[in-house]
Amino acid sequence: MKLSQLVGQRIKEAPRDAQTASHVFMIRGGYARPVAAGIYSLLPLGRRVTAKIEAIVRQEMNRIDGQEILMPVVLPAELWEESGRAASVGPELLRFRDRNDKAMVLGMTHEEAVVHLVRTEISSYKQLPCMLYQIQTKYRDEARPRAGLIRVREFTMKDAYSFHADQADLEQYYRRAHEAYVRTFRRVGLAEVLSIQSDAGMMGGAVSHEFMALADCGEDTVFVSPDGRYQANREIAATGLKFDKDSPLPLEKVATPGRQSIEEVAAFLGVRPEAAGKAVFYLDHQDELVFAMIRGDLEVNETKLRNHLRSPQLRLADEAAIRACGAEPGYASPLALDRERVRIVVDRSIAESGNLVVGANQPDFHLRNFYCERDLPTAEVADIATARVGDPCPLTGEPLQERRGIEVGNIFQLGDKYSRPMRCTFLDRDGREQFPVMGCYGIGIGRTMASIIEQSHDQYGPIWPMAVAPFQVHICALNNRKPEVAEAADRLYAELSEAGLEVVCDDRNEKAGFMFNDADLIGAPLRLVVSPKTLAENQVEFKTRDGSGKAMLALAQVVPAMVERVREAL
RNA sequence: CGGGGCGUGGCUCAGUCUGGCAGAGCGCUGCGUUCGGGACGCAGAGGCCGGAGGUUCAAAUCCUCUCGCCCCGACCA
Repeated sequence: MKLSQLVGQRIKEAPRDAQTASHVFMIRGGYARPVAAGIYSLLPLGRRVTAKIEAIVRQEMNRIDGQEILMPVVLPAELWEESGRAASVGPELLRFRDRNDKAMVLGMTHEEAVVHLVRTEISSYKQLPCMLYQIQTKYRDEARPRAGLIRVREFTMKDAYSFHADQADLEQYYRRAHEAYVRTFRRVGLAEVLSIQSDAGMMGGAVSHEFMALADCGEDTVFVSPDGRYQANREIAATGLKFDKDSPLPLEKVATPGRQSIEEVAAFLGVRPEAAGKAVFYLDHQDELVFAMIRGDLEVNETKLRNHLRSPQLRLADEAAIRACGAEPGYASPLALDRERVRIVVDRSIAESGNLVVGANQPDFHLRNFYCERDLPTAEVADIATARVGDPCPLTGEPLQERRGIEVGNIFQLGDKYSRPMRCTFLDRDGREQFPVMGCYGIGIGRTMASIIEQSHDQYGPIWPMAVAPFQVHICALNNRKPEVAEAADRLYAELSEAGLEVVCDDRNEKAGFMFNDADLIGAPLRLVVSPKTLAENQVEFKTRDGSGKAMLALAQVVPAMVERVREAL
């Protein structure tokens, strides 16, 4: 490619709204241009990078026996009615009607579409397992797109779906998929990707992992132990907190006039917040009242609680709902509740602590020495606590650290969450009708590109890994007006291209600094400078983008040297 | 969806308070000088000041309503 002909201006000043490194450089370098909030066009540079990422993803999917397909972006809403997600997914699913007034949606993920496909194509256990994948546009009507290509409304995603005769087969395949993901992210040059256990969210299913590219601008918070053995999303991170349990003391009612909050009550009674129990009331998706209790210094983790209750939605209960079960807002006690009307879940911190201060179910009074085992033996016990930085790691006991990450991929064991309601079946060896067990596996292509920049850049621009660089070699022809320079650069360009390398040649008549800055923004790993000075010695200057190497090369050595460099790096 | 901010040439912004010729830098075109980390001179092109109403002799500027975009939060395979 001659740089003079490349569409996509490099620009000196980034738009004001570009905050993160990847956003700034994708705009400044001419990789992508905004069309609307969270909707971008990719320019040739950006497309070259994503095409390389896609090629790697494709190879790795094929390697685990994936078969590439392509499903439509526009889908009939009735498929989503069948699966039940039309009701459970919110406004991020873009719904509209076609000219015949038929309800349609824009696919934000393709479980329904693939099950619809498979239920007519797969009918026997002999056809299982199978995995289908596509690299396709998705649309999610995000409430708040941000950070350039990291959080967008329209995006390209590799999504894969596997079908198995039983759970054991899924689990075995899931491990292969996990390995393929690790290889994929390593190959595209993401140095720091964690695979962490995560909450399955709207996808449903039991086991899932998120692949997090560590980056300070990431929107997800990850807890890791110092040795890296424990890694979990904040939504589900556990802690190894130990609790004290003295021998039980008799319950005692004490006056706490006007004190409602944990801090006020603890201060008034001269104890630490850890010695108190905190009560929180929720209403689940069916408006059933839930009483959650946790040690005073901890916070309820609603994701954990939601999963424990198997309720897709939770919201804080209002005062009327709280009174309905006989509790006194602000002074609620786990004792004397109407157990017919409220479900009680206590955190481990309550069950395993003793002699706590709790509400007395009466204004201006609390109880001392609440002892869960004695006073509330029938309570459900669960881990519903939000992990905090510095809490002991559940595996190692060392203090947990907090990192920020970009979710570049995820994998889920779905089970029959889609195959069952959509009546996708096969006949097993005994001629019995069965629902295939499914897994699904996603990788955000644009997000991966952005994450690579976040992890690999300097103040001047991206430092692309060879595997995904838009060009491998960048030639700067300094003082290009001199015929000997233009000729030498042209010849190098032709020879390197002929040797199979991807080369961009800056053939413009620009100042050196101007050309170098553009080269930094394009970020090709290898750079050659041709100038009257170097040609006088029959040489060109060679330099790597990452600063690791610099040398003068004789003209005759350039092609073999570059071929060798590229081969080594791939 | 709540809170905050911003819409003036392709990009960054000034001008808005206090109404009176639409401006600067970068980028773009031409000519000349320069030529190893974003050079300089001269001459140009490019704008319904987000949109619609209103007030006024006169509106980028004041008023009303809208639309778009960004940031924080809520939400989020």
